[in-house]
Amino acid sequence: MNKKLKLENQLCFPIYAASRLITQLYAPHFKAFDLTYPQYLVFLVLWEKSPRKVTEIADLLLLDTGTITPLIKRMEQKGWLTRRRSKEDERTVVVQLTTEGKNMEEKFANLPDTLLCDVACKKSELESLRNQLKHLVSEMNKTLKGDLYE
Amino acid sequence: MNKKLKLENQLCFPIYAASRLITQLYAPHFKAFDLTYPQYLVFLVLWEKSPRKVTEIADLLLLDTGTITPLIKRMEQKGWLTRRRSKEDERTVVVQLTTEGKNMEEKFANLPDTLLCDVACKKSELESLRNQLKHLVSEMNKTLKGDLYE
DNA sequence: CTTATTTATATTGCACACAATTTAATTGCA
DNA sequence: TGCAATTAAATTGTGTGCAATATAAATAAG
Repeated sequence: MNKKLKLENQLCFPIYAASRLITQLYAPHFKAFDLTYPQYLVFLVLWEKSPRKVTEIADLLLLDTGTITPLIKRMEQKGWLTRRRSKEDERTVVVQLTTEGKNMEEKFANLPDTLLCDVACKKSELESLRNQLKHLVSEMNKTLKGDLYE
Repeated sequence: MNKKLKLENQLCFPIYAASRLITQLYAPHFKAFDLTYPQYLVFLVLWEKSPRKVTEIADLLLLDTGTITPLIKRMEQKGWLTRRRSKEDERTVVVQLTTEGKNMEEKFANLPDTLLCDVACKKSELESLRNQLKHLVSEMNKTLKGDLYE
């Protein structure tokens, strides 16, 4: 048995597991609103700036249109945002928060703190973790985008 | 705009993004075998030990039966493993690698190294990252399992 | 000014991922 | 022993996630 192929020694698995567990930790806080974690991410970028083009959202979240298009449509159905074709460029779709969508922000204002209390980790450790992961994400993203031109 | 709700300041997002990017980095190596990343994880735990019960695999990978049951059935269809009810306990299903399944291991022996070369990160940094993430996963898992008894 | 290329989004199909429920087997306990 | 509670898988339904393809609008090239 190859040592490097043991689950224990993989970097990929803790990342994969952490990602899913985070979603599960968020879930109970979202349930009452019928909100999902990826939809919450869309809210995060729209609370920062609205309106935004679909491509902008997809680029920020590193998501495919096959994921983002139906996801945003579901959020539209719930009355959180509107979608309309741009007048200047009929190809682009502009996404804008409704008042209800904007009002959702306050309900999640202290969610990050609430969740952090659940995990027994030092704040400084989590911050360092975040920065290392950001670097890793940026490297992987470069590799993947780079493949397009090879 | 709440600072803590900015995408930039989230820990959850780099983890979520890293997880998906890793899957995308693996994909081209799996394509020729019609293998997926979650199926590869099942292989990892079965290469370590086979046979194993379905619950054992689910526990190691922190996956639900709703995910693992159809996933393992697909791997069975490809001839990589067999599924059979246990004689001692008719409730449990025992999963065992076939010869073909065992032979798959050698094809991925140097995959971890190959992928690490793609990301410009120090090895020691990645190792520290892995350990921090393992701790985080363990904490989150405790929190989630703990919820069951509250 | 036309046609080829590029860009933005949508669609299709398949594989997760998980909550909730169901079914069947085993265990625990009165 | 007899039956309630527990356990192991499977099933159902919804929402991603992404490759591959399609469509339509804008831009570039000749």
